[in-house]
Amino acid sequence: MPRVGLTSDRVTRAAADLADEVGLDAVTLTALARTFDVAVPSLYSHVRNPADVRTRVALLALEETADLAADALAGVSGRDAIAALGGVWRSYARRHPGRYAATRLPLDRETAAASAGPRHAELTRAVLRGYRLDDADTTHAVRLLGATFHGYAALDAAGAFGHGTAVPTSDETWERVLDGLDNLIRSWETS
Amino acid sequence: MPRVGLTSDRVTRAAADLADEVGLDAVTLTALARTFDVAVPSLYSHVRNPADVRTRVALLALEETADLAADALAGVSGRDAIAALGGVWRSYARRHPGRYAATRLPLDRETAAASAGPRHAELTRAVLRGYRLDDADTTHAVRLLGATFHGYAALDAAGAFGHGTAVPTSDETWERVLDGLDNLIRSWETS
DNA sequence: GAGCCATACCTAAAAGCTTTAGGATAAAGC
DNA sequence: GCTTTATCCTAAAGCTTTTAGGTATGGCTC
Repeated sequence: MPRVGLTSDRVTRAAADLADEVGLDAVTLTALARTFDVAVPSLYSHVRNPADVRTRVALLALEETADLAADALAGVSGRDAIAALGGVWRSYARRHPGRYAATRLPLDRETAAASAGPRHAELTRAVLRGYRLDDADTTHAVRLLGATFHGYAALDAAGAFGHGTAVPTSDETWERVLDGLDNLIRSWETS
Repeated sequence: MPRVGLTSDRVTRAAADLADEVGLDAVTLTALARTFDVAVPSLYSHVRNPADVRTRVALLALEETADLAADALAGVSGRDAIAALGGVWRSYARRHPGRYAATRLPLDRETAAASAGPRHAELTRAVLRGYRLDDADTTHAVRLLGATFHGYAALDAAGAFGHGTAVPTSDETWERVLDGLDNLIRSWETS
């Protein structure tokens, strides 16, 4: 019986793809084993349990979004940078709903510290470098951007904006929100 | 053998309390049956399945928060109204993490329409009545407030703000965010 | 190339959650 | 007091998770 070549990495990737297709909650070890045509217990050599799988998907998604954000932020600043960073989250949440949902799971302290989370915080601080904010206001602004982007993606994903039928559209509101955030943060600038 | 007096309502309330204690994911029918000292299949007369339980908890939580919001908004306007509505969500998310998590679950279209969701939308519109916005901007603002409040509550719950050890504190940022939202929406006012 | 070792993957099995089927009895209505 | 309703039960099957222990594959040493 030939070996399939399972690794933690391949299992994680398969779990992420499966989550995007069928939803994060439907990613069972049974379903995962089926994609590799392998018996369920075989997975236990590579992941600890289903919670571990979800954590690994979260870490993968945080890495991917951090890479996307780093690319998107190259050479832009101010409102353009806010739009670029927000756009990364918004389009990622749409294209990879399962992976995105995983990024919303709480991670324990040391896992979070070893994740791409700190890199995200640094990238968000980079967005704000175009504004003249002191340290405290920079922190406030990092939190405001995080909250707004994630809140928006979550409401969008939940269909709260009407699945394209609402007036005005989600896209229109999105532009308005970006304008608003730009103005808001500019209003905090030291005079 | 005396009857316990199960009803959909009592099961839902027990599920909500259990969710606040042990987390929404840990609300299994088995655990729920244990709280009533009843056999698991007995629950099936009152709820359809575990997903139905979560939906019912979500509907309960939406009702509760709508009631709280209606109270909190009585007689206030402008920045005070934004603070009141945001405060309702923030404190509810802290005091009832399981119920709050349930409000974040996607509901199907007709369930959402029959929920307290529309009442929430109306309450948020009431907050904005203190500002002079046209219809489109009111809709944008409703979405902005929803996104910001829910994003903030989610990040707060996930410990992204450092569990009281961070500088500046979550409370300080919260006030700053309220100021910012007030300014932002005021900047949209028709001149 | 032969033999050895690590480990990838397996079968067996138990435990927990969900779900259906069908039955007994408590409570409500007349 | 009897009938009816539906509440709650036991029995049982199916699925997911998890542990224990075995087999054989593929790489490594010589």
